[in-house]
Amino acid sequence: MGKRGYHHGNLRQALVEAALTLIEEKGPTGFTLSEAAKLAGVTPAAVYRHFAGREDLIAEAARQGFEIFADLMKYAYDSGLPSALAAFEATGRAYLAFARKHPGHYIAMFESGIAPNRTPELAAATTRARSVLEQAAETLSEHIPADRRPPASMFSAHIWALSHGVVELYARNNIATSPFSPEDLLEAGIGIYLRGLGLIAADQ
Amino acid sequence: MGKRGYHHGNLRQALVEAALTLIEEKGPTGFTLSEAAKLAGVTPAAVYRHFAGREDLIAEAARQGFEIFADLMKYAYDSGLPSALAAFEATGRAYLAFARKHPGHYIAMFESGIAPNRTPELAAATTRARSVLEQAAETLSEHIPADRRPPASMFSAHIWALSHGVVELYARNNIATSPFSPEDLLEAGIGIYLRGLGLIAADQ
DNA sequence: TGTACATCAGTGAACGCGCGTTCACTGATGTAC
DNA sequence: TGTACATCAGTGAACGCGCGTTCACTGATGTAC
Repeated sequence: MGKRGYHHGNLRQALVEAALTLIEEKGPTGFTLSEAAKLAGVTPAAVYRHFAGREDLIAEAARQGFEIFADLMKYAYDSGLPSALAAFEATGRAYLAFARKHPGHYIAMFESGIAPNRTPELAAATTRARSVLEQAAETLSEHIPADRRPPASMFSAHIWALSHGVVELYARNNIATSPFSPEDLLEAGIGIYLRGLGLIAADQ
Repeated sequence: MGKRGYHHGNLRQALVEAALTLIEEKGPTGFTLSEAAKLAGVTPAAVYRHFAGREDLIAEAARQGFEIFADLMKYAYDSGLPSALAAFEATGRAYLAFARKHPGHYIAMFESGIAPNRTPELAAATTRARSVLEQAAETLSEHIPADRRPPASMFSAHIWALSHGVVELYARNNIATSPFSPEDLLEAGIGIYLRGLGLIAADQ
């Protein structure tokens, strides 16, 4: 950061970061290719040396988001093991923390309207993120009483959906307000859900 | 519909419906005031007789969505009573049905980025929708064993978040794919959650 | 029933703007000899 | 170490476009008398 001659040095990444900043400030709609270029200190035309166009720049921002996301989820989950409750509550907290700390990435990933298969790289990153979550659910499956054990992919979907719903409805300036913080809301929700699965009883 | 002289007759509503159609087709980003006017068979300038601008037109579409939504939720819930499971599963199904049948409304309500208090009318409609859901949760609260009874506003928030998350992640072309239909996913999720609350055991 | 007039919904032309994208170019970098 | 040259990242001017919004206007409607 700093020296700038004719060549930028790392324009590609600078553009991604400019895009993230703009998305955070104005939402996916407010972001424009030209403004991102300006913010990176470069002519709009220069963007085309690194991206096919506006959409592909957003796709790259989303891809990086999914990579960070997958790493965080994996780490959070592992750090709560071997307790099912602790592992999943840590994952839930990490989910909200990710949405808060990386709002630009979160928006690019989930609210920008770009298709998850917009680029092969993005598709690979979303797949990896999903499989981290499913892996976690798989591991826990063993602790669930056999008669009430749903497929792992189903209950990872439940946790993901609940987390995403809490972020969208309660952690933005959005729709629903609640006397509870998003964190409390999600933690309580996951707790009730796990109890419904019979996981907590078996666990502690 | 049909006769059109110099005066349209019901332009305001025609514009709302044009907006919904465009939003369904192209998302909230793709919708433009000019195109909505064209679709309604009218000059862009005519829009300003009925709305303060582009954003207020979307706000009105969202408002109508919340009214329909509140009615549907209330009806679905009532029709499942007195069984807690039946009532909440009916509500979940109705939620997904609403998102499917009224995608334009759903997008305007939850994905358009307009603030819920953009207009007083919209704010009133969102409040009403929220209180319908909370009312439902309140009624059910009585059936929950006292030692594990969370505030009604909390568990209505859980159900709402789970439903919304399922719609966003699984019922659009989105992010996560699952071997299960959104309907099955949501129904199973609600079932597990209610069991965790002790509602199902007390109920059947 | 007829006429004058107020009201107001919609027209159409115009505006300034910033967008995404293209193009021929030029300046900087790095490599072969 | 020096020079020639290929590579390629970024420039800057230009484009066509459609957007949201404004304005003075006109045509239709409805009401008072």
